[in-house]
Amino acid sequence: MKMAELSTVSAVAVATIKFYLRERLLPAGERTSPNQADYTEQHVRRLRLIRGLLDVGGLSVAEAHRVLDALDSEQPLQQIFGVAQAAVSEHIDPASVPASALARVDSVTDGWLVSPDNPGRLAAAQVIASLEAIGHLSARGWVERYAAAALLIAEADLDEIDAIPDREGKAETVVVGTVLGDALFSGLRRTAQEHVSALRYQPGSAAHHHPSLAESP
Amino acid sequence: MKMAELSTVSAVAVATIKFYLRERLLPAGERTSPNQADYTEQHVRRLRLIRGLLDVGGLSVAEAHRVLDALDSEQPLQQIFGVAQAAVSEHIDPASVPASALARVDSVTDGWLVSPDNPGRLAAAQVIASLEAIGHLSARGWVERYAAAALLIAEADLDEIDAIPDREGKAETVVVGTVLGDALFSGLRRTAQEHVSALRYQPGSAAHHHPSLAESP
DNA sequence: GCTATCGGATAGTTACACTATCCACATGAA
DNA sequence: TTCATGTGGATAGTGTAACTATCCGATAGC
Repeated sequence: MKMAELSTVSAVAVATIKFYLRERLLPAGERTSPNQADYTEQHVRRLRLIRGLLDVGGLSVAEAHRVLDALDSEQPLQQIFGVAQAAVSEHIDPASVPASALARVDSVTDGWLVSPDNPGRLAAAQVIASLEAIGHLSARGWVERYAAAALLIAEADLDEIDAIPDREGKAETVVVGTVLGDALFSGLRRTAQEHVSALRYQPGSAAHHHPSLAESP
Repeated sequence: MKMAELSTVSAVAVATIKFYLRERLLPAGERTSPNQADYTEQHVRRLRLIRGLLDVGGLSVAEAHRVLDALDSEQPLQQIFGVAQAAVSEHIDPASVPASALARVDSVTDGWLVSPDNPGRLAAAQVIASLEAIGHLSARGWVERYAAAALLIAEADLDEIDAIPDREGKAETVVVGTVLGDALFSGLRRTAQEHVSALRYQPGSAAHHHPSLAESP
């Protein structure tokens, strides 16, 4: 297929596809003449993956590039995990994170097999530090319950990866799960917040959501 | 205190503070003369909150403005919850979300008291749609386990809010918890992923993390 | 032959979050 | 009392990121 078709089938503007080619997010098509190229179904798939990483996962083009490079390489799964994690985490200067916040994270994840420079550990500590600065660091087990839920999610993620037979599928699941999993959980969390909040503050409400019926707010 | 002191004590540049004043994120100081003003400890607190929302929570200035406006108003808690949720969710055109993805979200959250236009519901459906397009939508209960964990987190969030006595404190907890909670969970999730992954693929590893000891990667 | 489309290169646009400069006036130590 | 330093407010400039538009000479297919 030529670029015009790739553009219509993927709903991405031609100029944008050219931009992705330039940035090496999308591999070049097979040249059929000095100024013609042929694109395949693989390009359509890759384009969808790119849009997922950028639009839904919120990655920058540079981060998506790193993640896709790892995916294309023959690296072991653990390495790909690391790259995907680094991509979704902003780079935090370890020196900028107060030791007290790191200590809090470490106490909450006591017994976990985690290297000290895990990007999530630093990110969590930065949040703790910010909560502390604003005076909203809970002493009632809020953070501990977050850690317990994070453990459940990590088990689900690893089970999902284990269930995939081929290495390439595993690798893509690692990337997609890591990047889009955050967004999925955030959405479900907000949904659950409304539910729990309705249960507690409007008990006995008949506002049950029935998706099969047309409703208005 | 004057602006120079506000700047040093909060580690925010004077020009940036002026920018926040201009954008009405930070209330003006009390004028003591035509071109002098006095700032208080409240301004320091607010500045820390702003930096938390922008840097750690990843809000834009416009979103932070909306959230802070809600916080300053006398709105009921439920409304503030809604504003905070809308701020962390990108605005999704409901028409752009495939019905099949929405149906999947609704089936996973079956029995939950949620209005159809909950921003989290749309956001979750968008992720599902993206997973579907890439061909990575799990049929093995991955999404269901995310929903179960989200419910646990929502319970923790509401317990936390319930534990705060005053209305103003509750409101700030709602905002801070909603915005920074996502970031905290993401960080802990990545930490848990490394832990579970190490448990499964390097069983018996002696690489236990002991935060009290100096370690190198 | 002729016109639409192609790839590739280059330059322009938009949005955002600051950041810098100017100005007339105020403050406070020398 | 002087005067360097600091002030609020207005305005304009900067840097980055992600596109988007235009131009070009070269096919493609009728």
